[in-house]
Amino acid sequence: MVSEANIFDLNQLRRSCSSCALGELCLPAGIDRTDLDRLDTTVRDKRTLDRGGTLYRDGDPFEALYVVRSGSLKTFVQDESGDVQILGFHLPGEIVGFDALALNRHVSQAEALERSSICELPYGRMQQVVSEVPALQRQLMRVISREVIEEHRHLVMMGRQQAQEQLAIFLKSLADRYQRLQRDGIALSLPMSRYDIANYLGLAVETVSRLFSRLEEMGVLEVNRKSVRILRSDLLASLCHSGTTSTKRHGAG
Amino acid sequence: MVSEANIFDLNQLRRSCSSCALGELCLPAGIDRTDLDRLDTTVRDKRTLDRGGTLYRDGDPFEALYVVRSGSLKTFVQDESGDVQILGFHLPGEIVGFDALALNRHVSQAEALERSSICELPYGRMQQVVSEVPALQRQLMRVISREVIEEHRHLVMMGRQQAQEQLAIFLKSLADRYQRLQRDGIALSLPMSRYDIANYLGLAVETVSRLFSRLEEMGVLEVNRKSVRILRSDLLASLCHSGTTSTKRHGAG
DNA sequence: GGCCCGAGTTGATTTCAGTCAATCGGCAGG
DNA sequence: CCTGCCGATTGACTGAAATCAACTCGGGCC
Repeated sequence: MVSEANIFDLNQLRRSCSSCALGELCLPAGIDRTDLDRLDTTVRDKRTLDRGGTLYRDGDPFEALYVVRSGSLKTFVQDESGDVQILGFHLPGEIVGFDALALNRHVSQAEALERSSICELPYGRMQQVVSEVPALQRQLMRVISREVIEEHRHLVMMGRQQAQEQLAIFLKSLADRYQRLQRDGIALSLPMSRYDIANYLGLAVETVSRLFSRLEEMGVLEVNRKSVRILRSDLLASLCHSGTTSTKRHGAG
Repeated sequence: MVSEANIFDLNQLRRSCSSCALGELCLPAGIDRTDLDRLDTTVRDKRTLDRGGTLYRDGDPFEALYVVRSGSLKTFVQDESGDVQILGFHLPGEIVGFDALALNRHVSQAEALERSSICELPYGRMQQVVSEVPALQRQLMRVISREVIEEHRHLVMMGRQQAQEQLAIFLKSLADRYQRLQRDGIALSLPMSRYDIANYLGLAVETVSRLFSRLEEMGVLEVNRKSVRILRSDLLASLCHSGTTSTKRHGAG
């Protein structure tokens, strides 16, 4: 079913943003027709990435921003001793590569979690068009802002002391994101491994695995390897705020 | 000593970016003289905030970006049940408020950790100048990108499983940031409470307190309430990578 | 100066998640 | 089809950090 959907997406590939299925979920949101044509002149098709394929890596010179068209990516940093921290999972319509704006080279790595197609926005060209189309400038800022807010969500998730809350929040927010994509918000496919989820949340793999089992026992989920069905959305939501408040509720320092 | 420095900073307050002591550490970095004058027309002085004073809160309409001129801020989100997650501590030259670009209202709160002065950049005016000065546009993007990278650092910190590593990284990165400000990178003053530090790192206050004591016993630090002196910078650095690698080293999902 | 309150520290105990280890099971390649 | 390998699960045990509790200290306020 998943791969069928992907093939379908691939068949839908068009050159232009105006005819892209993502439409308002992507950069074009709020841009009118004529400006959209201008935007189209900056978009260049990028090769399709296989599972595990790298879009850019740490140290690469900054050439472009990238939009996930279909499939999904993970971004992560890796320190000198090889330790990885996953920064985010990126679904269709989301833009990656903002980390490179500061120093003109990437300081993180982006890798496909499954076969994915990517639109490339070469930044030189992009900058010019952005300076000519104020609406696009605003939209680009909005998109970066969304990225910042998404990272806030990630921080809130990691800050929880109950691992179960963390996973619940993770699943809830993933469901929400799938729903925005007009996909199902109940039957989720998790393109990332348990290791990825564990790393993303700052937990051990075993803990994640046990939590999936526990949530299944509780009747919240039906877990089948990479596909998860949310049976009790209400319960899941309540698990996002279960723990007792402690160091969290605190006023001015 | 701290308050003396603050009074000194306040005395240095000037209207224009061109004469501001922060100079290249702030938005003007890389902007030439004439463009700087244009930038000056957008900057409006903001009231000085007392310790605990709020710059903006969740839900406030987006009016401006804010630059810390002196002092320091914390930004945080607070969910419906009152749980707080601190997102960042902000030192002079840093810009806050990007979270509001997406939805035209703030989705976090900013509060002064000590008496602080703030420059206000009304966004309407700002946008116009940015569209006329490409260099400023690029610089603004660079600054947001720095914000994104800083959040990556925060995530990496939180992802560590050893609390001691987390605190070591926190202190190290704070020392680095103070050093960029041409202040001392050895004698740190921590304007935030232990509760703030604990929350920022996702730990309990008691753990943070114990870790400070431990680091002092180890001869790494000399701790005196809000002032910390780094005695063994080398040891501190080594503590940032101590733990054994486990779930962290992992390839494609 | 003295009082009061909240931040901070320290100690005792508990608990939850990490670690180590064994096993399962699905997929890929032969 | 069989086999090998890696991701995933499960179990037993351990340990680090959370929790609960007592107490100190320092700063602000009268």
